[in-house]
Amino acid sequence: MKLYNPQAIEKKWQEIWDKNEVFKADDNSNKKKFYGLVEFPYPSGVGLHVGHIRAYTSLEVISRKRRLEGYNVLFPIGWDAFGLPTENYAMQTGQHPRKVTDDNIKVFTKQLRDAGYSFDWSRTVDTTDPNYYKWTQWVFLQLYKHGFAFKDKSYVNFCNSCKVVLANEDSQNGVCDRCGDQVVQMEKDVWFLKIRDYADKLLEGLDEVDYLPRIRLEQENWIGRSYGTEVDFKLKDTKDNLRVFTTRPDTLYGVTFMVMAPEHPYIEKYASLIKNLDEIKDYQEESKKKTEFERVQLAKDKTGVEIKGLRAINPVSGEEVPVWVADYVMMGYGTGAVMGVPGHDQRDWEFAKEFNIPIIEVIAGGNIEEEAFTDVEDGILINSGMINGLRVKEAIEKITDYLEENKLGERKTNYKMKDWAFNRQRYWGEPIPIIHCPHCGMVPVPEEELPLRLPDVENYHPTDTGESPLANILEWVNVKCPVCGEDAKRETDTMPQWAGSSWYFLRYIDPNNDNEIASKEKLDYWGPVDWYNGGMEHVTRHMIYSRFWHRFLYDIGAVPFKEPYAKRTAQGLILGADGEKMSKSRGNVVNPNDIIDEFGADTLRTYIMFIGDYEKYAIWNDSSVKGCKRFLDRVWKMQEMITDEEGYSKKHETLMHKTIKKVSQDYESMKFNTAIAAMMSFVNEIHNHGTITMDEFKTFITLLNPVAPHITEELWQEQKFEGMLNQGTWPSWDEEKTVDDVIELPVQVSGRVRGKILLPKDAGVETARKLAMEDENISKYIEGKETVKEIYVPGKIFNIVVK
RNA sequence: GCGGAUGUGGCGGAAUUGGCAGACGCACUAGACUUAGGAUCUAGCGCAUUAGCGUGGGGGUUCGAGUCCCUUCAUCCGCACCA
Repeated sequence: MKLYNPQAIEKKWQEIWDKNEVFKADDNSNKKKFYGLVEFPYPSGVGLHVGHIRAYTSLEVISRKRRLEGYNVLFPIGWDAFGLPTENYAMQTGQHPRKVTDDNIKVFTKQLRDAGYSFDWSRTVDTTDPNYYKWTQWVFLQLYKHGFAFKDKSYVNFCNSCKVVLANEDSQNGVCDRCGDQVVQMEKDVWFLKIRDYADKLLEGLDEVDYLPRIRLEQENWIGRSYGTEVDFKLKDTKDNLRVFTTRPDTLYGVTFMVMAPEHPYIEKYASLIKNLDEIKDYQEESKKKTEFERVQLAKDKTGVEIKGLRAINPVSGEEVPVWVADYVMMGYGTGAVMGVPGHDQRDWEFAKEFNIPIIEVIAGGNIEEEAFTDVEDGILINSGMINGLRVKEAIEKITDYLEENKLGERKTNYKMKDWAFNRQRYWGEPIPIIHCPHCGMVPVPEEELPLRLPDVENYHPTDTGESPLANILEWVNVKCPVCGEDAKRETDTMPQWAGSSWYFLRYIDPNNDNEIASKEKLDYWGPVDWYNGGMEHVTRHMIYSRFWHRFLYDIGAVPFKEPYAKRTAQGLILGADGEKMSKSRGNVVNPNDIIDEFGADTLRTYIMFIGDYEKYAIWNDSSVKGCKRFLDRVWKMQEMITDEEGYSKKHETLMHKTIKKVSQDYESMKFNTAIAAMMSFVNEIHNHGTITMDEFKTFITLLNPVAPHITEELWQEQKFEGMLNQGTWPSWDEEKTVDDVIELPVQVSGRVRGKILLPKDAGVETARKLAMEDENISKYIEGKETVKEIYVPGKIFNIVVK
C-alpha cells in the first residue's frame, strides 16, 4: 500500500479536475439545476482567512453532493474588489489600485484552488472589471430613470480621517467602520436610492423564501415597519399645522406638550415669532455637535428648551400646549416632531419630570407618579372625551376614524429603514454615470456609452472638502452635455461597495454577455439561487440592498423571478485559540495555507466542518486538527481491509444503512459535525472488525467525498472503480434496514436503570417481563415487592414500578 | 430598555413526538511495539466510589426531565430616545 501523501494527491487531483472541467456548469442541460452561492470575497492584502474556509466548505459539500445526486450544479466564485482598503494601500505604496487588486486576486485564487473547491472558475466575475461594472452602472441608470435615485442635501456621517461620507450602516456607534475614528455630521449633496419605497415588498417577499428564522427577524427589525397615525396640531398664530406621528392616538387627550427635533424647519420658518430665539439657536448648535452616538448615549438625561412664542392646539380637546425643542426627537423618523404624552410614554415621562410639565392620566391601571403606564392590553381610557371607557385598541380605531373624517389626521405607516445613501467621495468605485449640465440639469450618460470607465489618476487622495479624487482630473470631468452639447461636468462621486455585490449572483449566470445582464433563457433556467450561505453580518445590509435591486429589476422586467435567494443560511464565526476574534494584533490568526501545507486540504476541510455546531461560533484548536488527520489516515488504511465479498456484509448491513441515512440528512441540515462523527464511528467499527467489503468501501468513500474530495478520489482510483468518484452516484438507504433486528433495551425499576436485556425489536411486554426477571441485577430490585405499574415502550424502555 | 439565542466532563461538542446523559474528537493515564516517540496499536477516562450524586441555580409536572412548566442567574448576538 502506498503511503497517504496529501500534498501530492491533492495537487494531482486538482489538476485533473481542472483539465477535465468536471465542475463546469452546463447551460444546455436537461438535468435538474442547483445553484449554490457563497458570498464572494473581498480580495484583501492579508489573504484567505479560516472564516472563508468555514463559509465556503458548507456549500462546497452540498454542491458536491448534488452533483453525485445527478444535478447540474452552478457553484461560482468571484471578487468583490472595489473598496477602501485597496485604495488606501495603493495610496501608501504608490501602486495603482488595479495592480493591487490583481495581485490580491492571484493570491486568493491560488488559496481557494489549494483548498480543492469545486468552483466553476470559468464564470469568475470581478466587480472592478469594466465589463462587469458596465452593468452595475446600467442598473443605476434604470433606477435613476424610474425615479428611484435622486440627489439631495442632507446631513451625513463624515469621517475626517478617511475623508468620506459614510452610510449609517458604515458608522455604527458613531465611529467609522474602516478606521475607527469619530464620525461627524456634515451637510453635503448626497445621492439616495429610494429603498424605503420597497419596504413593504421586501417584507412581503420574506414569505416566499426559506431563511433561517433569526435572519428573517433581523431583516424585519431592520426595515422596522410600524403602523400609526399622523395628527395635525394647529400652530397658534400661524396658518400651519404641526404634524406628528404616533402609534398611540388613543392618548391624544393626555398630551401636555409638543416636541420638535432641533433640525425641524419650523424653527427657521417661524423665527420671527420665537421670543427666545438665541437660546434655541444655542441648543441647535449644541445638538449638531453631538453625534448620533452621543445622542443615544446620553439618552437618560433629557435636554430641551421651550420655544417661547409657539403654542400648539390639541385637535380633539382644543387645549393649548407648549412647544419644545429637544434632541430626543429625530428628524429622520416620522415627521420630526412628536406629541408629548408623559403619562403613557416613558421618554415623555422623563422629559416632563425633568422640566416640571404636567402629567395627565388617560389610561387607568398604572401609577403615573412612578413611571409611564404603557400597557396596551388591559388599559381602559379615562379623561378622554369621546373615547372614555374604551379599551386601548378600540380607542385607537375610534379616534383615528374621527381624525380622518374631520381631516385632522390620517393613518400612516412608518419605517426605521432610511433611504440608501449611495455615493462615496472615493476613486476606487464605480463612477456614477451622470452628467451635470448647466442648461439641462442632471443628464444620464447614454447607455451605449457604458461602461463609464475610471480614468487613470496620479493621486488617489480625496480633496480636503471631501470631494472625490476624480474631481481633479479635468479632462475626464469636463464633457459635452449629451442632450444640448454645451459644456458640462461629470458626477465625480463613485458608488459604495454594496453596489457591485447587489447583483453579482445574476452575472454568474451569464458572465460574458455584452448585451444584457444575463440572457432570459439562462435566467429562466438557473434562477433563483437555491441556497445562499454567508455571514450574519451581511444579512441586513448586503442582503436587503441586493433584494431591493433584484426586486426592482423584476418590476421593470429585467429578471424573471421575484426573490433572488430561495434559501439563506449563515455560519458562525471562527475564534482564535484564545477564544477571541482572530486579529493580527492579538497574534491568534490561523492561516489556512499553513494547515494545508502541514496536513493537507482534506484535513483542513474535515476539521472546519467537524469543529462544532455550524451556526455557532467555534474556537480553533490545533490538536483537534491532528485528530482529523488521524481519521483520514485510518480511512486510508481501510484499503488493506477490503475483502473480495460483494454487497454489504450481514454484520454491517444495518450500520451501513444507518450511516448513509445519518450522513445524507446531516449534510442537508448543515450538521456537518455529527455527519463526520458518524463516519468516524463507521471507520472505528471497520478497524475493530478487521474487514470491509468492496461495496461498503465504495459507499463509504462516496459519503466522505464532499468533505474530503482528494483522498476519496485517490482511493476510488486505487480500487479501480469505474471513472472518477466526482461523477459517481450518491448512495441511498433502505429505511427498514436502518433498524437492528435484536435490540438492547434498558430496564428500569421505579425509574432507575437497573439492567439491560436483549430482545427482538418487535417483542411484546410478556417477553420483556420474562427476560427482565431472568436478569439477577434486575430481579433483585423487584423480589418481595408489589408491582404497581409497567411501562413498556418498544425499542425505547421498559420501566417496572414497584412498591 | 426591547427582541433573539445559549448555558451539559479538563476542553470542543452529541443526545426532540419526554425514554440508557456525555456519541465523536481533543487532552490525559497505563500498557504494547520501539534506539527514540509529538508515529501506531490496546485498555481506561463525569464526580464519588458502598448500593450515591450529576446537564447554570431554585421549584414543579411525570413511572421517567438536558428535553415540558414556573422562577432566577450568567453569557453572547441583533436593534435601540423609532414616538
